[in-house]
Amino acid sequence: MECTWPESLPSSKKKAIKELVQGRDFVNQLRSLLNKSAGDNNNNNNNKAAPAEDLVVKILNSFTNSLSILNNAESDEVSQIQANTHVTNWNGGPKSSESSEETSRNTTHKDRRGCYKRRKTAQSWTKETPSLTDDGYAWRKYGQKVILNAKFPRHYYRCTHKHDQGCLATKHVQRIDDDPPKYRSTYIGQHTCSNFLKVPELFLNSSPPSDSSVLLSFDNSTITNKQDSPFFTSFQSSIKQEYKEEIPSDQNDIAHIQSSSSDYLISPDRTVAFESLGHMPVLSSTLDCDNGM
DNA sequence: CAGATTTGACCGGT
DNA sequence: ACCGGTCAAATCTG
Repeated sequence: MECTWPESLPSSKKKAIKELVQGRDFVNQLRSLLNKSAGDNNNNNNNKAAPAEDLVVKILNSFTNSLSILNNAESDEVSQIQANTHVTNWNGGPKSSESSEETSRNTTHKDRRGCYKRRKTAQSWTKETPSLTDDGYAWRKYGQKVILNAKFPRHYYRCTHKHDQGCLATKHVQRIDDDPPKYRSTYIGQHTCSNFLKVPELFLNSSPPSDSSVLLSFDNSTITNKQDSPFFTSFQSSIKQEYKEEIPSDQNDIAHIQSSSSDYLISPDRTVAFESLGHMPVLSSTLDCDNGM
């Protein structure tokens, strides 16, 4: 599938990047500021909270601005999102589509025709990790499919809050390599849910991850999260995710690789997904028994 | 018993 | 027609 980041927005893209670069600078300032305050930690740290918070606000604004720019550039996708808000309740019979009510089909299954829309223009980005990492969202598996020319089946997940909050984010995860375990997660759409069970201590604990084996790519252009994208460098310097989810059983090698991996989720529609990086191990068991199916 | 997962069938794009 | 994505009934699990 090629859900792609819109290619035809050179100017707005530049603006977005500019904003994001700015955000990175703010993060750097924040880091040095926090480091500084960490040095003399004996005293009360109430005073430092103010400038730090201010910077955080700036960062959020920068990201918000750039993200809205990106969103405007792809009105197509926005309308798609809005339209999709009630895709799921085909029960009531949205079933707008043309013509053929021919009921004759078969009654073994309820008439599902038109019951879902295939998302075509949603943003997507992929991430490759040596392990199954928790991205902080609550995912619910809704399908699994054997993919042509793929060694392992692909697993499909949607946001748990699809129904209660209309969150349209989905992702699929595919194991692409076995010996050095490698998983490719493709995120499609944006979280519109407020699934923030826990505010992570990311902001204050911002040492850059030592081992960034995560690969992020937006549609075709692959970005390592080290320096290629100012956007992710910003995240990298401000977010550190520490997973402690237990890996099911046999895959011990995964379990110890895991602690050093990090991943960053953005939710372009909202402000930033800083606050969403919580716990909630979601992907855990299903992928490890691929061959058993 | 409610929520999550499994799984076969259906649907839409190519 | 094929293939990937999604649905929803059946099943599992805590």
